[in-house]
Amino acid sequence: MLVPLFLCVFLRPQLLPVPPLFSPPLPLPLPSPPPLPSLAPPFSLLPLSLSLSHTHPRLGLLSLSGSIFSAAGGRGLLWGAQPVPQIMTITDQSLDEAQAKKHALNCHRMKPALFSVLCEIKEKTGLSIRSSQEEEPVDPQLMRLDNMLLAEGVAGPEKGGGSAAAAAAAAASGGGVSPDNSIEHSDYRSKLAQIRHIYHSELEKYEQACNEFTTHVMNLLREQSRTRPVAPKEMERMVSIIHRKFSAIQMQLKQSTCEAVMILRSRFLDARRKRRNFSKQATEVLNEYFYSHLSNPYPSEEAKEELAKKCGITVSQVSNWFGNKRIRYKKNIGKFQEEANIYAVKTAVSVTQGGHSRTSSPTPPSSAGSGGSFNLSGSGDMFLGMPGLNGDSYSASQVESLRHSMGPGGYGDNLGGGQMYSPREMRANGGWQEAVTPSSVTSPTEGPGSVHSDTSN
DNA sequence: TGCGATGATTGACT
DNA sequence: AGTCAATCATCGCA
Repeated sequence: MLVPLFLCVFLRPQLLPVPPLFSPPLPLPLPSPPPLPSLAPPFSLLPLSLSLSHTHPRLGLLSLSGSIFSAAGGRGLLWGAQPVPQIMTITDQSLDEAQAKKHALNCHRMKPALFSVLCEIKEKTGLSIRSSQEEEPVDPQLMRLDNMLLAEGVAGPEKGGGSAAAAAAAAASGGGVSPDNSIEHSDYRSKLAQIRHIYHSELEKYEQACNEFTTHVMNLLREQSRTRPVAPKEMERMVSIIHRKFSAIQMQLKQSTCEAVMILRSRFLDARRKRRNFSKQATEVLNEYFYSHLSNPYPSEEAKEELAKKCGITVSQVSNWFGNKRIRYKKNIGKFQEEANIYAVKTAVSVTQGGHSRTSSPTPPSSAGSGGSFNLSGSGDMFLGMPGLNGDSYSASQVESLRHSMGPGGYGDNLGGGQMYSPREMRANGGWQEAVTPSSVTSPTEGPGSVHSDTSN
């Protein structure tokens, strides 16, 4: 009969009917609880009572134990079945009384008996505690966040203010030659560095708070182990619970940081936002190639590289340009006819001016897959690789007549005639021709003397 | 400010 | 992997 009474007293120390025997309250070997970072949203997860530790060290002690109850899922791990009641009503006096009662209990002659009983009970319930404790797998979302922060140069070792991100910035901008790129990237870097700084300082605060809180709880448990059996495993479990709580908070920080980086990225690095029209010269070069290879406007890899170099853009930008151009030309041939004429004349003139030394060249620069070098300053392959029926090159007068007789896309079909196409290009060429050469499309030399190299064979 | 032009992206296709 | 077609988002001009 005695034991239940003691148990009751033990579980609810504040109900202890024994009057205080010792006046000075037990000095607690606890450090003054640390101030917590002022991070409202994440810390809203923490038990409210935690904040009390700011103002009253000893109240803080109690409040922390209350926190542990909630951290342990309200199972009353430390004190039994019930958490400490609402602490807001605890006064200095009642606290002192409680401490005194506790001390009295510690010195009670029946304490060893009680302790052994508690040990027995614990022995019996130990299994259920153990079984309820499952190792949680690593949160995949946390892993994703960590990876992203690492990739963005926010987490991990300092790399010159996020050089990885700067590289990403350069890649995202397509390696263009925009003069303000470097300025914008430095702006991006500085903003990223800011985020990085905030992230690390907050993370540090969290970790510090976590460590201090853990120390606090460990001290509390050690203090309690004087009056009840506290197994090392229990302590470990408590620590892991605390760490889980704090890592949940950290995850929120990481999530917010990721969002901030994403916003920054989209603000600074989204290629669509940073779109700049190519220079007039670059567009001219591309158009020149396009219209001089109208029969097969599919530049080889080498040609693309050459074009990219000439235009000061990337190969993928060249590919984009040709992709867009093909589609838009096909969609509205009429609209591009004038443009085609202009470039045809340009090209033709440059051919005649450039002499005929290369007119006999059988390898058009654009003959994709042929490996031939691409020469833009020349006339493209349209004239170079296309002797007249009699084997002569085009004369200036022929060019002039070409200018007048040019149909939509017509000359290109002809001019590209002598090219050798790879199978893929054959397919592409077929598709392209089908689409861009309606019945009305004629070659510039259409008629009696027309050259239809594409199809004549 | 509206609108056409244009460079980039995306998903489907071969 | 390259291309097409649709679409997005920005640019540049009237």
